[in-house]
Amino acid sequence: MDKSDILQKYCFYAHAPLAARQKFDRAATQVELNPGDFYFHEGDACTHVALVGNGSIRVYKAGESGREITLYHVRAGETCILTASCVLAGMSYPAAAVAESQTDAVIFPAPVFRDWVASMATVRDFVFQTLATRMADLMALVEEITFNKMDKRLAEYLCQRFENEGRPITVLHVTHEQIATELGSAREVVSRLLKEFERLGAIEVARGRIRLRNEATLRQFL
Amino acid sequence: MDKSDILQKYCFYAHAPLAARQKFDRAATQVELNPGDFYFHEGDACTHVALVGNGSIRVYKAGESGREITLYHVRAGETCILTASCVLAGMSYPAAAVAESQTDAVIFPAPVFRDWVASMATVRDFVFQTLATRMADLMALVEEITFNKMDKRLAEYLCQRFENEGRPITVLHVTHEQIATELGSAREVVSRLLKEFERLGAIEVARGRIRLRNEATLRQFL
DNA sequence: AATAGTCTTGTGATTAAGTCACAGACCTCC
DNA sequence: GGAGGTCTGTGACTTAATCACAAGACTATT
Repeated sequence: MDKSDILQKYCFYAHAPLAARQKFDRAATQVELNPGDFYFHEGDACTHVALVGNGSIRVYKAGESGREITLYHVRAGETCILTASCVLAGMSYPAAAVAESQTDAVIFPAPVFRDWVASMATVRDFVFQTLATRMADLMALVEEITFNKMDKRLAEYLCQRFENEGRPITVLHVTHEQIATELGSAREVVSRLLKEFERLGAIEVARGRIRLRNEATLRQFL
Repeated sequence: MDKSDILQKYCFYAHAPLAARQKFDRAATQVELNPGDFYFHEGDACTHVALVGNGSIRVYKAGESGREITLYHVRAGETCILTASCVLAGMSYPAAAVAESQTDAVIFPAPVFRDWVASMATVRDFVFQTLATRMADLMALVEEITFNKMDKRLAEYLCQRFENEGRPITVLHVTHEQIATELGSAREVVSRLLKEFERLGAIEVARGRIRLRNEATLRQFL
């Protein structure tokens, strides 16, 4: 996957006149991340903006106890808007980001990006759109953490994963630990709840694998 | 407090040439909110952007159980960036906002504001600055909720309130209930912790009032 | 195929938080 | 000085997080 393949996924690029597209191409640097590679650490200065073309990046906060919570994922066609907002406000990253899978992306230097936001309405709209969405997502996350019980949150997570963005699947390859870091909980808590779901016949758990048995039962927790 | 007094608190206005200032003045509508007045409800469509000149607005999420959690406060010289981000992205409010005290503000119609963000670098920078800050605040909030215990969070809250933005005070007028909605906890939990702090000699609690007795003791929880 | 070593899951005990159901205490306003 | 509202206190119970291990499952190696 090369630079323009990646950029092609972004409307402000795809619909831009040729001259503008060439400008983007020239400024873009392609990067490739392997699973586990950090895209940035908390507190890093912000020098680039990234557009993801492929794969997935997990943006998260880590507590001193070793627990973590995922804030959101950046997937194909999305910007890590955190980088954008930091670039535009000149602040350092308030969270960390690691690649979850093999990821292709392009990055732009901060000044170039700032310039485009100033001069191109399409880029600006794209940025505002994503910023507002992430902001709303974060608020929803706060709400979720504060008011919902773990069983409900876990069931929600599982349903979403089984749904797989419209292409339903019945088996997840994920460990209890991974789920815990996703939800900001502890592994033991997740294990016990999964066991409970299994007891009710909703799922079937095995090492590193969860199979959906009865979606309706699972949905009763929502 | 009239329109230009309020606008004067914003750098993009204060440093603007006369012609631009007059343009702002013409587009601005002054609004006044009494304590308890809603500025907007969750789900409301977003038609205006507000700049606060005086007083304070609380932006919060409410759970079905009746519990609430404050996301942030908008005080003098700040924008309710949520309105701005919603205006710019064309979405509805993901939270609710209510005046905590007598509040003076000016509002601009969405299209006018969008236009300014497009045409004036100063306004745009201001918006990005605030958006990025709020975003970082929200992430910090998620971290706080997820990893910190209530006693620490409560102590933090109290210290901040006693500090009073540089002008320290020793008495707070606040109910346990209000603190609970601020922290997203339950009143009973706050009451018990306050009692514990009192037992240790850090504070003295009375109906609707908390007096600081020994800051060092309180700070041991941080 | 036995072994060692890591990764993953299970379990019990303890503490922290949230929930529920009341009981008083305090305050304000007739 | 009652009446009614607003605050706070308390006990019992449930849910989560934490801690300390035990045990199972998979991998690589010999």
